[in-house]
Amino acid sequence: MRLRFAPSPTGALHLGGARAALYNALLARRHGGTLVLRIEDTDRERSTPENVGQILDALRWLDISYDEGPISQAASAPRHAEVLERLLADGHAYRSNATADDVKAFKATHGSGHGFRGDPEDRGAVRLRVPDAGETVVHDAVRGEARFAHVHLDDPVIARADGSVLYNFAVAVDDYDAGITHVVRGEDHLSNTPKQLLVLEAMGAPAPVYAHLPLIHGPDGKKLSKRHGAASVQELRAQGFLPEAVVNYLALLGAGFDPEREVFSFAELAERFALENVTRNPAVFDEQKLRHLNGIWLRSLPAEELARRLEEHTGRRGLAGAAEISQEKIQTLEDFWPLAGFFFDGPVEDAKARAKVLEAPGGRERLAEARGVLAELEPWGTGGIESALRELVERAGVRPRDVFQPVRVAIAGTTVSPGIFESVALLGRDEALARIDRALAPG
RNA sequence: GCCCCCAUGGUGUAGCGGUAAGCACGACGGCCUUUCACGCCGUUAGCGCGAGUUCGACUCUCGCUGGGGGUACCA
Repeated sequence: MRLRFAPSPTGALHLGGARAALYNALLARRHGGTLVLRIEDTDRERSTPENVGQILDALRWLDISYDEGPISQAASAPRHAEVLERLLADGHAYRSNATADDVKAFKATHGSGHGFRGDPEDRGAVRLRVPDAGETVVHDAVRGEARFAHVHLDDPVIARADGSVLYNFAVAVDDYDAGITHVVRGEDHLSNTPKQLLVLEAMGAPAPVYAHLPLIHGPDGKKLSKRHGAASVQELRAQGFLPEAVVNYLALLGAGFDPEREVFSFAELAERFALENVTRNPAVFDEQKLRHLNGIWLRSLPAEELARRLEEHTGRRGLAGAAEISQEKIQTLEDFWPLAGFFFDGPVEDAKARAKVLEAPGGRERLAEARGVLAELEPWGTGGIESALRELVERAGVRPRDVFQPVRVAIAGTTVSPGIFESVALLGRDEALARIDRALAPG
């Protein structure tokens, strides 16, 4: 089994493309196949080294590895010319200067039931000759048969007048040359498949197994795009999602794996993946669900590993302690700084929190008392801090929150933070007392 | 316009002729609790419509409607 994945080199690895890559990788892993990565670069404008680099980087981040490639489509130009000549010579293709308008005019006079058929000319673009009768059937591993009657197909242009080839031609030739046996890609390619099949047939080449995956839509039902905020793997990464969660989510989005579970590693997904289980419905990208899964993966990370990823994500160092006590409170890497940034950057300015907690009746008194016990505490530690503060609660005859919240606001500036005992302990006695003093200071 | 694909709660899915239509996310309510989370409990909401086929349709067929994709000398 030889599979191939050919992302559009636009720079962003779209979620749909990422899922196609993932499914190809799962299949390759499951069946011991080979995954070939090809770069669609007949369009030189898009396939800049930067764009290709970004795609490769996103794939690497997802931990999707390929066995061969990336192979440049443009690199096989001589071979394309050779096949073109042969098709021209044996009458499977012909040259024509017909334009898109000519095709429209043809349809207008012949009716919609007739695909465009041009008259051979000495020069011009190369069109593939579609048989007048019959149909081309796409046998699709996920959706069955899709039949395309030839009378509805226009003779497709397979090469420009300047000799450069077009996608539908290049992809068919390249897949054949690369010995590709399975083509798993997005549904947007389904309608183009008969053209590719016709090229293969004209070449006398066998057809690979096709599988077209449903598209991924935005919340508005439209095709997912930048407008939706997170249309690419790179954006998800920037938003603090874990690659494990993205892989898990993308896999789940298009196929049922096990009704009893929903959290799967790449290896577990590979064990269960089957094209037959891929759904035919287009799916709507649901960031909420992704966040949910991300939270699960995030919490399953060893503390040191989470710290490492947070440091990489934020570009800050020394996050281990804060990471550990924040782990069960954050869903994405991005959630970390708003919650625990105060450890490093000082208390945030939150006038509302101050007013509500510190200026409330008894707020300052409790804080002052807490300062007193913390100053005396020996030794300094989470357990000791907890007993001391709880003892204070007891003594003052107030609710736990009446003591804890003022302390929280004093050290963090806000009413939300990791556990208060852990936070105070992590901050250290000097810094904790300093912050409390600052909060207590008038004005 | 023409061609192709798709259709289970707001979202993702399970279901493959007989079910009280299951699970998950979300939302809502509650418990837990030092905040926020986590965890736990409960509630909410679904088979697009119309004909068939059948003793019996979410499940099969056809039509309609709706959504999506394609229709480039783009990929």
